[in-house]
Amino acid sequence: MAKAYDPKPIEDKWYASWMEKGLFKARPGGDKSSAFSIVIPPPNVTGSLHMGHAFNHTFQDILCRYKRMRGYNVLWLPGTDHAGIATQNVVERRVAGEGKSRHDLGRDEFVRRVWEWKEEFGNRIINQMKKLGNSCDWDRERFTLDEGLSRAVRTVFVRLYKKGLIYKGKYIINWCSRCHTALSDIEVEHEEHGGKFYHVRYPFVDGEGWLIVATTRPETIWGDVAIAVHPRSEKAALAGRKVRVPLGGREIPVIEDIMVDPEFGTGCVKITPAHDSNDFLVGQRHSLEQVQVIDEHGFMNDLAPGYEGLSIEEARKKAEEDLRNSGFLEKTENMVHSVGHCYRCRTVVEPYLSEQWFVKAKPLAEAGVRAVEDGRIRWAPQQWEKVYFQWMENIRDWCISRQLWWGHRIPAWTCEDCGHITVSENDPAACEKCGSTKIVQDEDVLDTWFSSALWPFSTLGWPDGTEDLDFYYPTSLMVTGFDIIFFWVARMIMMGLEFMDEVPFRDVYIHALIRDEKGQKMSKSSGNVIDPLDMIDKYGADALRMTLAALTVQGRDILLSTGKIETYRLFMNKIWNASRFALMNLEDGVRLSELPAGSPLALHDRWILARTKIVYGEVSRLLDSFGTGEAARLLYDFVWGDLCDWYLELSKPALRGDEGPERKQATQTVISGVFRDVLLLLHPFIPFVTEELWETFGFGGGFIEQNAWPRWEDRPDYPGAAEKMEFFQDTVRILRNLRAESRIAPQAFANQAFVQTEENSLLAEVLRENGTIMETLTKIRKITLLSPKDEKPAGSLSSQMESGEVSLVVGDILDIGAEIERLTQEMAAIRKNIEAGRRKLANEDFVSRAPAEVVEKEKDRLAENEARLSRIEENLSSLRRS
RNA sequence: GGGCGGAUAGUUCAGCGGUAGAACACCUGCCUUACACGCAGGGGGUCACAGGUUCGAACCCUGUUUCGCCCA
Repeated sequence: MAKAYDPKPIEDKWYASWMEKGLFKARPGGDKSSAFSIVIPPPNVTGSLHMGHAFNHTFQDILCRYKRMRGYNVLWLPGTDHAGIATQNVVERRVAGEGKSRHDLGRDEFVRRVWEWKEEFGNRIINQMKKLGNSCDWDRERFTLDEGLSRAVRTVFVRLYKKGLIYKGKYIINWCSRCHTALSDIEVEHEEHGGKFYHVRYPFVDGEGWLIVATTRPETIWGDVAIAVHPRSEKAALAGRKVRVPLGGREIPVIEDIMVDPEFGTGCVKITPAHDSNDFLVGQRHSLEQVQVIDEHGFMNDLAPGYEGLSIEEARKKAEEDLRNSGFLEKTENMVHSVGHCYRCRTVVEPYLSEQWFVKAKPLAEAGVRAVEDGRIRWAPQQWEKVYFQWMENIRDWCISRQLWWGHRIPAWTCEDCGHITVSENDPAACEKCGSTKIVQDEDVLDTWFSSALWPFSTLGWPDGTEDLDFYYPTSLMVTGFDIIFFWVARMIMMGLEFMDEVPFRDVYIHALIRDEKGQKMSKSSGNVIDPLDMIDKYGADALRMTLAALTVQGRDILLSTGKIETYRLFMNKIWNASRFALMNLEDGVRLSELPAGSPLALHDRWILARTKIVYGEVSRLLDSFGTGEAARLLYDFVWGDLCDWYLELSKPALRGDEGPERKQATQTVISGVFRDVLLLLHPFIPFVTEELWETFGFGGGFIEQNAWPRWEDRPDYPGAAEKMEFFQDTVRILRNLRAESRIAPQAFANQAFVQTEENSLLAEVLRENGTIMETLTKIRKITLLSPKDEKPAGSLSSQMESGEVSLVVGDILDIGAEIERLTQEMAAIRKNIEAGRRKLANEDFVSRAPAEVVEKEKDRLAENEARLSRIEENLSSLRRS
């Protein structure tokens, strides 16, 4: 076995082996209550694994592996989504490299090229998931454009359309002129931008003077069709009059509408229904014309004479100049306002009037709200359900058509003869109304998120009835970040309820975001990305997984740095070396047999066995409630602290044979059992190194995951072991501290030490039973137990512990002055505690109202401290005498 | 404007009603045959501020300050 842990030769080997043996293959069957299923939130097929994925997947993998060991029938279904805009952008850039546009290629050829790209590069993220160790059932890998999933999309579209929940209409939507497509509301990200507020004069047609309108977008003045004022403001008097648009000179009315905030700006709002979503609604209420002056590419059209072909920025500049030159510009002021950007390309999004398809979301959302209200779906942490409710209760219709070529083409055919729209699951040959064969399919495709909304059931075979669907739906859990609650979780819930008549998952676990060590979001542009693949390469997947697991805290973002990964990389080395030590000392091979009755167990043996049982209970409880972070931290402390720092050190004399053959064998048995347990406990977190060690130990039973999580509840408790061990550890620590204080060289043996305590105390018992090993651990030749009445030898340093006094004999080298100083300081601290205790116990209210055990504890503590104080005082006076 | 979350050791964070914890960093020693990727010992905190509830508050409540997200 290598002296240091190296993940390189281990990880790929084991993953290949797991795959070969079909370890993660789900086999539906048996009792449905034993099913545990997760569909992976499908990452974007163009993407590569980033730290957010790594975190998300580690969480799911820990739970899946744990559940398998607990005997669940586990399915973790992987896959990717086709990411319409992102993928199309990637391939368009490649085509542009050949000096062509997608239009040069034509739709069919372009789509063929995208598939080609997908075949070549789409597996990248899948392979990266495997590097991380994801225990997915890869035979069930799905892609949102698969044949089956596409059929699901069509079925859903048709049913919703027939139900009146999908409609087509001309509305104002968010338009990205770069991606050249409509976006839904949540695909627009708002950012505060500095801009100008232009105060513009609109002269009255029927008299002198003008009113003033403030706008941030003077170029849209060309599209103005009215000026609105609030009906209950002083400006209401203007209603009914007419003003002249300062660009173009059209006459428009002043109207009343409650949308106007009379406190904001000038109290007069220009209404441009074709270029602002609020204005659009006002326009509808007042049956106003929709004058569109900006085209789909973001350029001014011929309804703005003299501006044709100008970009929005150019038009804004020219409008400002023109207004100023013609005296219509009252003034400009700087202001900050929120501007929408495309979430894929950051281009400023334009409100744009166009014909699009929408999902009528309200009825679907109502069912989704009820499912959470009545507990069919639980959110963890629960506070996120508020965010969900808020969004669902104010839901707006979902624009689902995208002016792209890559995606599910909308299954709607318009008849050129009668204009009727035929919506059908199968491509129709003729118009369903007039029978004409002159029908044309809609050019648009559906929003990618439309297909991801079906993911929890489309991936299991729906619309067909399948065994997978019967057995694994509803899935058990959805794990995702809060940034995706609306994109995925809410829509999956709506679609699941509508089409399966059942929630898509029982639990939703929302985790935090990974940030860099300064708390900044990781992004390519800020150059602070920590690439999980680099980290796996450098530290191993286990180290990365353990880091991500251990840093998980509910409700707090995770600040990641390579330093933190290094820390957990060291933990891998620790486990490795601890195992190496164990293996070196199990030369007779492994002893898996139960501990023979009557085996001579030392205190530390009973203690580590009791601790292991407790750890099993805690880790199980935590993982059952998604507490991967706490479980990982607990295991870290248990392995490094309890097992390595204490147990293994204490086992050495017995393993050397110092305590006789029976003790040696008993210790070997305990060690092999504890390591078996530790590997099982750690396996969900760090599968590779534990698998390797499992094999090296030769624990058998196939792969580690094929071994059941033990029935720890049935194991003995070893009552009292924990308490005694604590006395033992305290005494050791005090003796080591006294050694350090008196500057005894670490390798030198001290001659003797005394522990004074009542003969019947627990401490005395611990000493009597474990004196020898304590001598070994502290490098003291003789530790003698004395009663408090016994005379203590001169020339010793002493320190107080809970139920006694510990003295280290140092003889002549004792620095009396320093010792007096040390004791005086200790005394001051104890006095403070005594005062606090007395004050507490003198308080009638405390004694009468606090629980009896708390009062009792306080009394004990006080007595303890008083005894300590008097012992120190004695020590001091004897020192002063000498 | 509405909502949510954070503020605890130099740093990153646990703890969430009964005498403040870890990791990293720091200081002192040690290559003690599992591990120097290590071991032992140590210093370091009016738990943001102000009120309140309670016998008792880092923890519960109210307000303030401040940082960060989300929605409008």
